[in-house]
Amino acid sequence: MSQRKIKNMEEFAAVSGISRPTLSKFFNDPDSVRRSTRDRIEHALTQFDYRPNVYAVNQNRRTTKNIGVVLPNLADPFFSEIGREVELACIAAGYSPILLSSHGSPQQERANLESLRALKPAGVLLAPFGKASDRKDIESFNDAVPVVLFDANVEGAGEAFVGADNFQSVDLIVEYLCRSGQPPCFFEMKSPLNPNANKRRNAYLESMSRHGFEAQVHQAEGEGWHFEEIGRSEGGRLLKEGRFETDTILCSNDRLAIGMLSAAYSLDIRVGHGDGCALRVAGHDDHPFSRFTCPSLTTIAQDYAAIANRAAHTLFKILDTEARPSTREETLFEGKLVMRDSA
Amino acid sequence: MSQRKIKNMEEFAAVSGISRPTLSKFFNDPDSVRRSTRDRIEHALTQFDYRPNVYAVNQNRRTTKNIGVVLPNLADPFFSEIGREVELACIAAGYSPILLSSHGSPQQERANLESLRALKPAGVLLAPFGKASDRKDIESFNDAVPVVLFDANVEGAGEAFVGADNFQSVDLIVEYLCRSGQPPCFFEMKSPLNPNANKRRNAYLESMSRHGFEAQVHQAEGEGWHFEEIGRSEGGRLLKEGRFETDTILCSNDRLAIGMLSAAYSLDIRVGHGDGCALRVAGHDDHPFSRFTCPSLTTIAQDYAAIANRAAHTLFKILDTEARPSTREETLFEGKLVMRDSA
DNA sequence: AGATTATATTTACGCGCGTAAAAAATAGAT
DNA sequence: ATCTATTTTTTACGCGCGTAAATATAATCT
Repeated sequence: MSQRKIKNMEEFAAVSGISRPTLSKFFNDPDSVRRSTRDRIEHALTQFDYRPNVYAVNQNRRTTKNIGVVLPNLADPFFSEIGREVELACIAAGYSPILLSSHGSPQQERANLESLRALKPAGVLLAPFGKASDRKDIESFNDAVPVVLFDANVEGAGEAFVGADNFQSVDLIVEYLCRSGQPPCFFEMKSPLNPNANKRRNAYLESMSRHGFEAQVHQAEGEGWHFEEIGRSEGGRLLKEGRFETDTILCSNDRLAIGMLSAAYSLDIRVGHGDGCALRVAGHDDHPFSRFTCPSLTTIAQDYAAIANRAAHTLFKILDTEARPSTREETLFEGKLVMRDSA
Repeated sequence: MSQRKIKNMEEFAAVSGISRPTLSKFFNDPDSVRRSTRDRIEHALTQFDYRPNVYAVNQNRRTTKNIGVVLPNLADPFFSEIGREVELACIAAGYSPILLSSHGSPQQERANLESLRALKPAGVLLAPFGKASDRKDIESFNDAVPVVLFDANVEGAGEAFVGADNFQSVDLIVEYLCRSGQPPCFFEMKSPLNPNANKRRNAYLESMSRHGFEAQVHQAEGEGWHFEEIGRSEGGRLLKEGRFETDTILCSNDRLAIGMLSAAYSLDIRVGHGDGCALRVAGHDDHPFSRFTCPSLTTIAQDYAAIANRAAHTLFKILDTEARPSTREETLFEGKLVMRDSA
């Protein structure tokens, strides 16, 4: 293979017998040259070790082939999974994804967008914090670069939004819980960062009233991203004090549910839908760990792959047509009920 | 603030009244210019919206300020945590980290190094798969760019290695388990990807013999990164068939232990060190979820932050002195016993 | 004040590649 | 074989910045 190290395109033109402008065309789009010359170039590439200098290439392009991918928190397996799907979609489409985590801090989200500016990305896929995000920042960034939001919506920001249909999914699990036992109360954080949390609460309230049951919402104190810890401490307190009116708890997300299960275990409360069980707990998201909780967690599976791919391809389409869409589309994917042992 | 958008350094030189070469010096190192001119430049920066073009800058630098960070699998919270620590250390030192996950595939690890080549990073922090990694690939990459390995060692590869002292940590937990109940058997994967797994098994064998107990190793079939699943299915099988000679199981890592706990729960085996408990389970790593398992997992805490920071600073030192170290240093950090409820 | 040293400016070239325009070569069709 | 459409080559310039050398200016010291 790589016999000689080639310094630049000029040199590669010399050894391959192809003119430099043609090589330049080839590297931008191999299909833009004649089949026979493409073959000659590709053959030369097996003989000589050369690849275009990324920095020189991007300096002269009006837009790079980079796509920024900004996630709220990579330490959350939910986001690392969806981030991976997005990454794969970008690579498959010939783009270079640049993955940035905001580490749970809206301030870092701003910083990430700021540093992306310097990289002149063709587009950005952003899973924002939601209302904690700096809307103006996203909008001003979006003026310069096409942005597609996913997972969490910031109304009106970005060219499009792709996410989960919380109303459908919450209704699905509420319906199941009502049908199979006592109607659920709802357990969530008091001041959730994520707009999905608000949608889920509203979906719960609406669904309960539609089914003719009285809704009960319990809100846990606590800030930040330690959902499991909050679920455990606050959930444990509520359990101990007997504050739940029903034996069925629907948690706003799986991570809270994991904490709740941990609390129930400590209190020797048997969770599940079988005989001898005193409590049912359900979650939302089908977190990678939810199948290994004790008992395994009944939850709603979001279609990670579908959301990630739709978001990516929505962006690709904008980049291909080089035109911002006139209307801001919102695409919601339905969740699926995953019945396990906890409810 | 940003009144006018400045196109390039030439233009910024015009509006700020500072010559372009001086500006260039400033952006490379603000301390390299006189205090008074630095103030003038920084004041001008508040008036005009300008920042150097990354691509043009990096084209002309022999080495960039980028540091590649390659992790085996970002979906594993262990790595996302340690990755974050490394990222922060890089930023604090004025470098730009570029985070790449190999998604559990050694092939992707090669691809990541390959794509890093094009980015001309100043250095790379690599958490390799270990023996599954392509040693020659790492070595040839290391010829061009300084590489510091962390977490998993590939003997002789890279300028240095920073990781956990498995012999110390395994001995610590074996000693505790022996002292507080029946001596443990060891549960691991049959063909582990990670060299730490082998070290831990050997450490277990050595420690057991030192304490005068007979060692028992159980190896689970199964490939890939679904450790919890493997721990559950194989662990469940062994439990059901009564194959463990002792009531104490030391798992090679927390993720296997999480699966084992899940299996025990399904089989109605009470885990813990209290009365009425039939099984003790311990892990290794202090996985972020290990405090929320049922029961919470007794394990060994690795000092993520210390390992990450030492790895980063070892690299920084090499970059500062611009000299590869003559001897390959291996730094090991001790683990701490985290006593929870499972053992 | 003058001498010395540190710092800034002027001038100019190079990095590796994109890209435009005109000329030359090739492929496909008649 | 000739014509035409397509592709490649030749030539040349520009991108934004690093950087070197010579010169000019400012700061520090005696």
